[in-house]
Amino acid sequence: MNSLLGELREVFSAALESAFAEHGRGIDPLIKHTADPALGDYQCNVAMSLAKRLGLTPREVADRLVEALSMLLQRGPAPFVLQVAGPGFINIRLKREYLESCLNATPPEQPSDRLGIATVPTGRRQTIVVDYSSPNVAKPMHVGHLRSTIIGDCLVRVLSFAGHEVTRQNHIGDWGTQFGMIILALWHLFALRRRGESTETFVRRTTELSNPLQRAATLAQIAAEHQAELDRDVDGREFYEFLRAQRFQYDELLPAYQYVNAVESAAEGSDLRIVDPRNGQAVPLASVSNHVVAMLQRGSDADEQELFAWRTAVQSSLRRCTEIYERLGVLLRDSDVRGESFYHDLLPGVAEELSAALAEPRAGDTSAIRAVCRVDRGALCIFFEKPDGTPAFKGPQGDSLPMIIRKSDGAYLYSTTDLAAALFRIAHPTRRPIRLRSAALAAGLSAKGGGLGADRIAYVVGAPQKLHFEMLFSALRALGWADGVRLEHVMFGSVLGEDRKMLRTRSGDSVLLVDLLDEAERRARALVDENEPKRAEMGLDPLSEDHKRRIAHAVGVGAVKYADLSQNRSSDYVFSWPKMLAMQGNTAPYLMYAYARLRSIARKAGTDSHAAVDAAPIRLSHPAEVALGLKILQLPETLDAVGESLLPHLLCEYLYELSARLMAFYEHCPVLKAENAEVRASRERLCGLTARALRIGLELLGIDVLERM
RNA sequence: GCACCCGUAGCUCAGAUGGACAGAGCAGCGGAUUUCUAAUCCGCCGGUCGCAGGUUCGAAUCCUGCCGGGUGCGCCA
Repeated sequence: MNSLLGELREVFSAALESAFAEHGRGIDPLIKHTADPALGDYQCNVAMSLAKRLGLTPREVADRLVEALSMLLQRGPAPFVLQVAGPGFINIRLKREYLESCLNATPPEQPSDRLGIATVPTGRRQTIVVDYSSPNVAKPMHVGHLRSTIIGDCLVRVLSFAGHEVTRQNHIGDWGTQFGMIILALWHLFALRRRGESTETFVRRTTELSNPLQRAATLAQIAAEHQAELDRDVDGREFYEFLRAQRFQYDELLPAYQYVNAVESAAEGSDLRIVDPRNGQAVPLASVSNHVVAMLQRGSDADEQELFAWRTAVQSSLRRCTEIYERLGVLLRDSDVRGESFYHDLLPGVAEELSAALAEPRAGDTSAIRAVCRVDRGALCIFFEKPDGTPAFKGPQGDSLPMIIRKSDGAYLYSTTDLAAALFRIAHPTRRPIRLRSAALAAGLSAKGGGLGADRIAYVVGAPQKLHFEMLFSALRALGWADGVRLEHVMFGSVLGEDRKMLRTRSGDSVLLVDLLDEAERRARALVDENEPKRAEMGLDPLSEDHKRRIAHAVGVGAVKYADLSQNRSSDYVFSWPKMLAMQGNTAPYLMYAYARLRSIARKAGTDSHAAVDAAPIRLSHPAEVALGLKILQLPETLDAVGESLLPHLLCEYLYELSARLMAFYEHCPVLKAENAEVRASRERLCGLTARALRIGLELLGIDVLERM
């Protein structure tokens, strides 16, 4: 099955060139869907835009184009009927016979069916990196991670289906400040256990710290206790044993983490200190986690237990993420994880490279924004300016806003990590060698295999980070690393509650993904049970308990995913259970139901006649059949558009329209009770093609289809 | 203050790169059930496309200025 739109574009482009020679060469024929089906299926709007340049009226341009088309197509039967209308529109109506022949040409169903949709030609095949999900391993996944995970996964599926080489990258937050906190949390958990107390202590103290009257006393007690516990295990051996034996649950880590958070923010401004027994260094209570990070980043042998604690925390945290991924049915695997820590050793090299390469504007740099790297207020910064010399990014005082590469205390930030990650993704030892001035960076890169060689990178990250990505992309272009690479920030809005504020639980915490999925399945199950009497009334087979569970899972998860994907991603979206689980309208259950109905017909028609059905010629005798057949044939162009724009909702819209046309067909065109065997066979095959289009589309959205519901 | 995103029917949203009278769903009203799964379908009602200018043969879409909502803005990620 080829893209109808793609073929029309080709034919019209050829006609433009033959009608207007060089004036028509390389011009987009501007073919679109026609708003009003009474006018045609597609329309070509190029005549109006070309008229002035050619010194002709739009009607004349259109007439000559139509003439050129008929010359080009005179050898075979014309696939469409053309009509010039209005100021110079060329209306295109595809002939019924043509639609029939396209539908009849689709190959029979196969495993991993694709309705004969071709992959991109080898020459246009790209290596595409999709960076998505990227949870912070210090915290459990919450709704904030939902959109990135779902949207990114859909894009991965669509781009892979198109035939591109897609590499998933789960850029988890496994390094930096909060990691000091999580290690500290583990340590507190260890100390707590040693004292024989429960995590209730954490909760109690967190509460006490929020009370101004109790704060000082509690803090002093915590500091003293902390010091005593630390001195009891100077070499950290006991702590190490605790970790190695995995004597803790991930769920206990959360209250401990919140406790550490509370202690550090409460200790802000106090002069309480903890003395590190290993080196006698006095560390403010408010920045113990920073101290841990500093030791971790230094990576000396003495800090072995911290490193081990870090690995343990990452592992147990990732296990939770993997459980969620499996439940969501997303493609992410542990092998896709390449977190911040992966790039850690490249960071000094990145700083060195930037200092050398961007010391002054690059000669012959044609980038829209120039970048200069220099030290400012002790921090290594990249400053950006427009060609006229004014700052490209401004801070609150109107001064130039830099991207900070290295803090004045020598620590690196996520910008640095993102630059390193981009280099790793773009570079490739043979396909895209990048000349680096820093020997350290070059060595570090080649130690990691030399890079992924991406032609396109999609960062599926929330809209609030837009400024960051603008800076990042500007820096990459200024460095010349991004030459020939398409960089895209696939941004999306926040998930809001019914009150139009960030979705939160009643107690004000962000909603955990586990709880959200539980609720989705619970509600979907309620729908299944509600529907049971009606199924019985209709004489359908009763569903087994196991089957009901599967339906609830597929519908619940599908509804959550679809609600997210069906909306234009750049705007915020309001989370509503009733809406996403509704049967009418643009929802997952509606589409899944349409598929289940088709499967029911197929079962009744007798599955043994599959081969016969696939061979039967399709005749589109009723308008509803024509409309449905056309929509089926528009799947390829829809997938092209999604791959190009990275907008999954275009696919949702397509599937909804396909289902709506199916329902119309269903009303007017009996299949099993068709007037004769030929019509019946034709309709059975049309139904089969619709089911396949629906299943392919839903699977590309990451939604499972059900044979019965 | 500056930058970005958003503003379309009572509600939730489509309308990518400008195209013909602006489309869905929900809610409201009225119909269809001896059913190929009614978890469905059909009809009606409902819009100064935030406002004002401008560009264009043509603007919800592009430009400028306002109004309203959100987000971001040097050493967090």
